[in-house]
Amino acid sequence: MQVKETKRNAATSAKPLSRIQEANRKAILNAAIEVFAASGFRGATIDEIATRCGMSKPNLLYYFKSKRQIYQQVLEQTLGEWLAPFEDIDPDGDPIEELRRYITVKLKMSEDNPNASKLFANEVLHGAPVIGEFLETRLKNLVNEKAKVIRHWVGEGKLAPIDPYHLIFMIWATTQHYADFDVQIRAVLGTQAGRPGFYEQAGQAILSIILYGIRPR
Amino acid sequence: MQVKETKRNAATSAKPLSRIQEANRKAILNAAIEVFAASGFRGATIDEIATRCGMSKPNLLYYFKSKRQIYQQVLEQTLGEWLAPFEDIDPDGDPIEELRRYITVKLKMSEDNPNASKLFANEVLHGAPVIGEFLETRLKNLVNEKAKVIRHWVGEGKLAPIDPYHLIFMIWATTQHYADFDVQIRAVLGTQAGRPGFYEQAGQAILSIILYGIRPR
DNA sequence: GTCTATAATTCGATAGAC
DNA sequence: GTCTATCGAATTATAGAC
Repeated sequence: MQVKETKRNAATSAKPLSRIQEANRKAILNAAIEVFAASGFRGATIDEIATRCGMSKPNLLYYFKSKRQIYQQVLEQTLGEWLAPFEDIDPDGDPIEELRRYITVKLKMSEDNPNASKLFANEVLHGAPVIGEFLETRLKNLVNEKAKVIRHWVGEGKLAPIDPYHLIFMIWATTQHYADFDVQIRAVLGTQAGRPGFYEQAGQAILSIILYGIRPR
Repeated sequence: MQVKETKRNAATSAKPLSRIQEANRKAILNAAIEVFAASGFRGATIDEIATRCGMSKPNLLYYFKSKRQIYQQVLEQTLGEWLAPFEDIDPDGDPIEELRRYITVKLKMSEDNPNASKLFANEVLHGAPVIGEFLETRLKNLVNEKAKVIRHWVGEGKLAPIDPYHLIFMIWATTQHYADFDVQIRAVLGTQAGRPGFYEQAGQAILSIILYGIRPR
């Protein structure tokens, strides 16, 4: 059981939030990711985000002081979970199994949370104005680290001599394509694309080509 | 040598355009593809398109009656050339060589004309409001046709038993990724990504994985 | 055909009552 | 905390002079 919000302490930098405040913030961010994913930063309107969580525009702006602040918050929130499975690639694991698992998880993320993928695609497509610095620092370091792992695997003869960076890009491109271009895939395949098992089928096809393509030969 | 524009004939439905008109229209469309690719439909402004081809806003609207009309024109213009190499896949050619050529051409298109790729990515990402019908008709038919070709190749034992549709999506995703996400690639790879020969390197990596991955086994 | 000026609209953000 | 009302900036599109 929890008491009412404790009095604000001017000395603390992080102000505590009531449960209502927390709930409202979360509702806003959930609505925002949908709208930003569908329309991009410029195309999204505060009004639509507000309406989607049953709030008025000024009330929403009571919680976030600007449209850009909501956008940054949503991006930051998603960035961590988006990279987690990439970080999880284990240098000591079996190369083919590690990559199989990564591809599978990444494709599942496209299926379960296409909006997160679309959000990033939009941001990067428009020049990454907000996460540009993140890409040049943390992502760059992380990719270099994992590229080194793959190169090591190649050196051990456990993988064919492929370029680690282009392999990583291929995995990202292929898996995220199913989220970012879902409209096109649905248009081409019709109802088939929405059926249960579709993503399993896609996963098998992708794994079959890539894993066989990087097998030592 | 050419005389001045001939008098308009009210009976002809297609009105002839003077050379100046033609040149101006082309200049507008060239500027428009850059701006739409960089900012999307909503983010692009007529003012920026106009400025980029040394024109005033009202003057540009003398040639195209609305922002949407420019956008549709640019999309239509690019759609044909975009699909041409896909149509060129020859059912009677050698499967591996046909796909090698297609992947190579597609990657070169991403290198030479990234804006066309970004334009489509934006349009599809936002639900394909303009080219949606095209995707469901002409593109769908074309993909079905080529899928049949690939399936036939598989049946002949010239390719491993892979799903044709997912192979096509993988090729599209991977090659277009280098245009659509060029900012991310540049951020991760630094100056290396801009160097001459980078796309050749990418092409070799992609071809190495995919072509080996679909080889009969 | 090209310009200046401006109408009309949309949208982010704020003021201030409750 | 939430609302109504509204300001101000940006932007599409048009009117009308030249």
